[in-house]
Amino acid sequence: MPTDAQPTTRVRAADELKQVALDQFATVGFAGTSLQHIADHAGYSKSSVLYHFASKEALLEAAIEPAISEFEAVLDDFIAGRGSGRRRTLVARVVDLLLENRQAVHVFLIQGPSLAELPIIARANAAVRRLAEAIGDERESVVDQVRFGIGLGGAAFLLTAGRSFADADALPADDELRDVLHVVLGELLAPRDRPRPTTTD
Amino acid sequence: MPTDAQPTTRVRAADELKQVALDQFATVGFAGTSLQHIADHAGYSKSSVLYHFASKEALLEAAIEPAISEFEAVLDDFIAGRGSGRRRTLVARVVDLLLENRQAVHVFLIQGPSLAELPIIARANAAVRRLAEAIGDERESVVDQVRFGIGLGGAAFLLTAGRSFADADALPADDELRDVLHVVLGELLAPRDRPRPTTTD
DNA sequence: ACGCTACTTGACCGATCGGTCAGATCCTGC
DNA sequence: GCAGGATCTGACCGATCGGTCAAGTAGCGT
Repeated sequence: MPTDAQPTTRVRAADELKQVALDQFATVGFAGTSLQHIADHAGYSKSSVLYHFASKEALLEAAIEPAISEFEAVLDDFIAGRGSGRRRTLVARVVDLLLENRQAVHVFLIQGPSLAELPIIARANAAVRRLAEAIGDERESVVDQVRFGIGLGGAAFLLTAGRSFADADALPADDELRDVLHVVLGELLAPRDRPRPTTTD
Repeated sequence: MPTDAQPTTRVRAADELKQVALDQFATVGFAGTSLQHIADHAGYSKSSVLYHFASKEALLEAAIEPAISEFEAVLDDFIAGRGSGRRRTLVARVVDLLLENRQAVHVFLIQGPSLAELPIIARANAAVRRLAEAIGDERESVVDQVRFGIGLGGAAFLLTAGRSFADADALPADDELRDVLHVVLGELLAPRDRPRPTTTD
């Protein structure tokens, strides 16, 4: 695996294909995306796509696996961690992860349940469920679990499907979006028995 | 024009097909659902499905149109209305609409952007955009618009895709869910007096 | 009993699906 | 210049897609 500044042809083509595929999977869904579309959009033939990736599923896996690994890392840190800043740290890292992996998150969070038979999606679903349980364990109230579900799902919706409902010229920049998401998700997920934090980082 | 208590065969078959189709569209997506699957699952042949509905798109339209009309009615009342209880009323009606039309909402809110070329979906998308603008007009802060997006998208996520992430035996009953959603969405969407945290616009 | 309508179905259509395979073409080390 | 692997592609495969069509069946008014 070369770390060249000048990427080899193989790596470049595979990366292009992964990016195009991820865009398509996130916008029209995994089932709604054909290998032919991906190939056309990337400027290759369908055969080339299947040369670089053994199957459509393998292409999906290659496209979203990094985001899932990162998500699992965030989750493991949260579960293993302790201290008062845990929840705030989780929110910050999840927001960053959402912003940097919009398409992948859309695939495994929004389309996840309908693709559960794919191993990579099953792994992602297991991670999401683990996070839900970790939240549920430490705060048993249904209200809090709903807050978690709305926060996570709502943020994912906002950054993917929901974007198309906003005025194109009114879309906030990512930096602003990150700050705003910190505030709103902080309100949703922060422990309620304390006064709501009004200061941001 | 039968308003029979004993429904005609036509009405019953069409209703069965609509329900099965809606379930499938919501769980595996419109693109991922085939007429053959719908027919098999409903106990009819594919030809019968196409006898009752001229096309797959017509079946989708028949399945989700009532929910969209209801949503438009809620929206019109909100826009035309005034008074202090407006927002609270909106939240209550939207929650009821979500609970009673989970699958339809999932289709036109979550899958909406990817199906925008279908007239019925375009109509739904226009309604959602109208609601977003109505919210945005009266509360200019980006934070509030994000709160709206997270609330709406999050609730839709929670009731559809998100359900599969919860323990099956821990799923709250609809009554409890409605109360909880009132609380959480009320927190998110209700006007706040408190000073805004730092915004960058 | 008849005819009409509502309903259901299997056979069939062209298009497209994911995937295979046998070459072309290109690049690099020798 | 040549061998050999990497890359790319068109032709092709069986299956399935949405959709059409004609034939058949069931039920009801007359």
